[in-house]
Amino acid sequence: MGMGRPREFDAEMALDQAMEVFWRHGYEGATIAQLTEAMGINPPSLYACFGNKEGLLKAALDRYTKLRNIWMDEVVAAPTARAVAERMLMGIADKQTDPANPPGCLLVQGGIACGTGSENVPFELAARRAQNEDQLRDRFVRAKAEGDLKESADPAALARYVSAVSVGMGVMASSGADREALRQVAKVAVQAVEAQSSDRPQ
Amino acid sequence: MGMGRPREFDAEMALDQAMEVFWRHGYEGATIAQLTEAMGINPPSLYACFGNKEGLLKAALDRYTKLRNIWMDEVVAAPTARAVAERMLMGIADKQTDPANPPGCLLVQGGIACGTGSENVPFELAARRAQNEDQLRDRFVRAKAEGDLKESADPAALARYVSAVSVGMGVMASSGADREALRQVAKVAVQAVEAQSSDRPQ
DNA sequence: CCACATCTGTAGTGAACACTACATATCTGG
DNA sequence: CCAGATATGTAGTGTTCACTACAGATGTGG
Repeated sequence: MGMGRPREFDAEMALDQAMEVFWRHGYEGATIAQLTEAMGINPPSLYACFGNKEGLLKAALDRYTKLRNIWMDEVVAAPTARAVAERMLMGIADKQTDPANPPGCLLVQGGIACGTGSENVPFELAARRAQNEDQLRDRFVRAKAEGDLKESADPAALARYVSAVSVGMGVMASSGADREALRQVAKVAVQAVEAQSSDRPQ
Repeated sequence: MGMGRPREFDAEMALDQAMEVFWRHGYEGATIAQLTEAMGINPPSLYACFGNKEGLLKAALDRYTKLRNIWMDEVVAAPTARAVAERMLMGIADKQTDPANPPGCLLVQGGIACGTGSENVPFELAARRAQNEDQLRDRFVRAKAEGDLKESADPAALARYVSAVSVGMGVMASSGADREALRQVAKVAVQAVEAQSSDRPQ
C-alpha cells in the first residue's frame, strides 16, 4: 500500500493567501473561486486539504492567532498595566494599518453577522478575541497584586475595555482610518488605564 | 388618469421589520425571502417600493439614524465633555443590550466586510458612523472653548476615541456580552475623557 | 513492474440567490 | 361606468454559490 501522490502546494503559503481573502471580504463575502485563485489551487485540492469553506477559515484563524499570540506574549511582558495597554493599542494601530495586510483585524473582518448556515462563524471569531481578553485580564490581575493598579481597579473590566477599543480601532481601520488617527485613539485610550494605575512608582 | 391601487402595507412598519433582519444577519446574510417574510409582503412590493436590496438597506439606515440622531442630540446636550461621554457610552451599553432589538448596532452589524457587488455597503455604514463622530467632535470643540476640556486636549481625537469605543462595545454586545459588562467598559472609557477635562469646576 | 493510495484538473451538480414577467386586483379622474 | 395607473400574488428567470464525480497523474510498498 503506497502513500499516494504528494501534495503539490505548500499548505501554509496557501493559508496565508486564503487568510488575506477572508480578511478583505469576510467569510461570506469570500467565494471559493476567489480563495482557490489566491491559493493557486483548484477546488478539489482545497476540499481534500481543509474539508470545506469553514474548515479553511478555521485553519486560517489558527494561523492568524498563532502569530498574534506570539505578539501578545510580548505585549503582556511590558512592565506595568499602563505599558501593557500602550504597547497593545499602539501596536494595534500600526498592525491594522500595515499595508502588507488588509486593513483592520481578521477576527473582526471575518464576520460579525452571518447568514443562515454560517451562524457559528461569528462565535468562532468571538471565542478567539476572548482569548486575548483573558490574557490581558490575567496580566491586569497580576498588576493589581503587584500594586501597579489601584485597589479600586477592576482587572476584568480593564481587559474588556482594552479589547473593546482594539475591536473599535479595527473597524475604523477597515473603513479608511489612517495610522495617525488610530494612534490618537490609542493614546487617549491609554489614559483610562493610567487613571486606574497606582501613583507610587513601580 | 387615476392614482392607481394604493399600497396595502405600512412602509415604516415594514422598514422596522427589515431593519431588524439586517441588524441580525447583516446585509449579505439577510435574504430577500427573510426580508419579505418579516415585512409581510411579496418581493414585487419590496422592489416597487425600495428599488432593490441595497435601496431597502439605505431606507432602513435612514430610519435607524433618524431615531439615533434624536438621541444623539440629547447626548451632546449634557453639560460637560465628561457627561457627554458618560451619557453616550452608558446609553450605548443599554441600547445595545435592549432585548427589544437585536444585540449590537445596525451600523456595525450591517456589514463590516462585504463581497463583490456590495463593496459600498461598508462605506455607507462608515459614513453614518462618521456623522455621529462629527457631532461629538463639534461638542468637544465647544467644551474646549468653554474651558471644560484642558488646553492640551484634542477634541477630534476624543471624538474618534468615543466613537471607537462605541463600535467596540457593539461588537461585544453582538457576541454575547451582557449589559453589566458593557457598562463596565463604558465606565472605564469615560475616565480617559475625564483625564482630559479641566480641573476647575464648570 | 504492479497494486494501491492519494493528489490534480476538468467539468460539472443541485440549491439558493436577487430579481422580474405577467395576469389580476384596486384605486382615481372624467 | 370607463380608462389609466399603480399594487399584488404566482411563478418563475438567469446567475452564482459551495461542493463534487470522475478520469488521469504521480507517488510508495512489494
